[in-house]
Amino acid sequence: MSMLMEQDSRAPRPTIRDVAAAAGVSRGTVSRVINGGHWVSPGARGLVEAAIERTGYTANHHARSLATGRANSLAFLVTEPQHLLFDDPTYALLLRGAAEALAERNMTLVLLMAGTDREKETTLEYLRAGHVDGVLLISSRASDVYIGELSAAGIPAACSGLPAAPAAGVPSVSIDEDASTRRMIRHLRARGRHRIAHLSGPEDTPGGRLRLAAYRDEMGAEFDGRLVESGDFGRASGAAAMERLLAGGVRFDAVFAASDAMAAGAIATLRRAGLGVPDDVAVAGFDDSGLAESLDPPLTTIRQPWEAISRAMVGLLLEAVDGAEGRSVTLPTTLVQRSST
Amino acid sequence: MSMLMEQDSRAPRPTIRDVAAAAGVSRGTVSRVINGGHWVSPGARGLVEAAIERTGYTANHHARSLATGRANSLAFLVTEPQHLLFDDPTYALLLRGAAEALAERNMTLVLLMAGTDREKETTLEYLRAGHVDGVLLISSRASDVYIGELSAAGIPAACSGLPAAPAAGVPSVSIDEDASTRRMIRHLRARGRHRIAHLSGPEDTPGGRLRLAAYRDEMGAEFDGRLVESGDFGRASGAAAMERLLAGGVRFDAVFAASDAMAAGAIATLRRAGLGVPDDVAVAGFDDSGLAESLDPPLTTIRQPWEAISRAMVGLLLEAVDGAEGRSVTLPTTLVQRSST
DNA sequence: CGCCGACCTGTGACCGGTCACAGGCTACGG
DNA sequence: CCGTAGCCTGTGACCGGTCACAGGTCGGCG
Repeated sequence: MSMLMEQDSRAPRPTIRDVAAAAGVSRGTVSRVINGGHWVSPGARGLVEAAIERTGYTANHHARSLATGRANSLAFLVTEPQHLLFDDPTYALLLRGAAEALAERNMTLVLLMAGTDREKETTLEYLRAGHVDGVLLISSRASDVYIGELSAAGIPAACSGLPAAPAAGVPSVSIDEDASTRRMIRHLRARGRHRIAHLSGPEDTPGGRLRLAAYRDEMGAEFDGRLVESGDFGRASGAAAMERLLAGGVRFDAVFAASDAMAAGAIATLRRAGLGVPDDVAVAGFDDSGLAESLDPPLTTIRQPWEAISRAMVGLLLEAVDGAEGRSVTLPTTLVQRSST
Repeated sequence: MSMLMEQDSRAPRPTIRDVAAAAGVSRGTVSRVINGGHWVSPGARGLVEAAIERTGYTANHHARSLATGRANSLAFLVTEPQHLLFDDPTYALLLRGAAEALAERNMTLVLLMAGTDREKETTLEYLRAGHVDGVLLISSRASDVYIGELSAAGIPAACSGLPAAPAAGVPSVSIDEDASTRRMIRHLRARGRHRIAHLSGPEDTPGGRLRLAAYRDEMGAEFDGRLVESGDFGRASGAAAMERLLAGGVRFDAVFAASDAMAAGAIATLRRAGLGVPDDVAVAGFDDSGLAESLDPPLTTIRQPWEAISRAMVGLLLEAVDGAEGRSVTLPTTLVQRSST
């Protein structure tokens, strides 16, 4: 950690010219060593490396960015309304994964929040100014408008979840919604449940749309439209949906919620109604968002590979920044069984 | 939003020289207009402003930073272990406040996570490289080590909560722990509770130390050491602390937890033990972290002014960056009564 | 032996701003 | 009438890198 530096903390930082002088070579050679060291003789390389060590040189990001035209940073753009950000530890997980993936590449993450319309304008202004190389679009709901604006401005973007109107050439990372949903339904059946209700997410999100479609299809003859209520992925909406379900009076012995937060709300409502989980009603969620584990009872859910998702987003986005065609990736999930089913 | 730009999205961005040419003045004048417009004639200023509008000019951050030596960004450094970040919506709130405060100043937030030791080294390396103007230290627990390293490296920092060993000259923002705690105890008394237990936070955090001290003092003759159990602010630790309390067999009719998450764990344990909240035991939390509202029953708690805290941190840090002496600020809290007490 | 290509190195220009400095102009006071 | 102070403007140098290009050396091949 504390290796000897020749200058104290107040002295100006050494530049590439200082290193060149110390090593007895030219700036060009130092630059080459720093950037991979190709086409530089072993002797010179050794000299330069020693000089770097000795002077405590670190590159100046701004100078480099100015010269290369690369910002060496990506934006993490959150467009959800505020309350979902609190409900949902998901963002923290994505954020962490992305920050790590970038740190490994010596790039930085710039966090942007654009909930309101005014913020949206400021944000677009900022992005159009070229301060970052690309944008990680986090919310799949509002992202469509950004996708358009960004591609018009020529700024690469990557999104999580397939956008409602899949834009050509925009890289995206999604999970296998269909297989995940079917696996959960089958799991519930294997536990002896056949009257399975569904608390769905918003129609304008992939998680809402695709999970509902897969549920309906997998249920087949058992499907009963009266057992579907929709919400907004938030806890309160899950509680409300469950109330409607109970008020409907149609018998059910299991609930598959499109998010853990909705499942949490549903459990609270069930408990208030005097129904036991899982004895009377089995409850399953989706996300495995940290919330799942701490619920009472701990929630059976589909684990999303958050870390892998954010890493894939970063990877695809950087490919796009380098001019590659935008690919789309689908990642597998796992079913985590706890005691709510 | 979509005002006419003269160049399409692929053309190189206009520079200050383009603007100067378009306005028929020199670069210097354009620069002066951009930076406040002092000492420039109204005529020239109008010309420049029109030219900026017309060309769609936006300044290049990197070039500016290179010339001024200012990064125009702050780091948001999270040093907590991962699981607390999920338990605790607090970080999201602080993050948002800080991001907004910076956006207003046309600065950016760089997010850094340094949970592990390896990450810590990388992070310090990054900070020492001068990539940001200052550091917002988020965790008050582990921040002490960073405070030392940063001040040694001459990098301004601001912390939330008084550090365990208050470093001279480091700006900090804290809430009035003492008054907040006393107000909550008095609230519980006003509800007729006098056997008030306390689930405290870690000794090495201000929230742990100061709330316990204020609790003890305010309880006065009613204080009973057997009614204090400590945790780590996390939900699980609250549940465990409550179990120890119940096992202790000492009667109590209220619990003041040092965090909402711990209160949530405590409520779960109480419920499992067949005790009603608030009928048998009133439960109060601390933070008003979004979790509080959604608990069953909704939690009475102390609301921390997260937005104000993060804004104050940004403000103080920027003062310090400008060379001012580090001030400390204490912010007031409010008691939010819900149905758990 | 001359030429060519592979490898290595140094140099100057440039990225897009800021800033210090040198004037130029005007108005005012002595 | 000139000196000077206050305003306004333009110019050149500089921030710290990268990159294209121009050599230089050396071995191999025709």
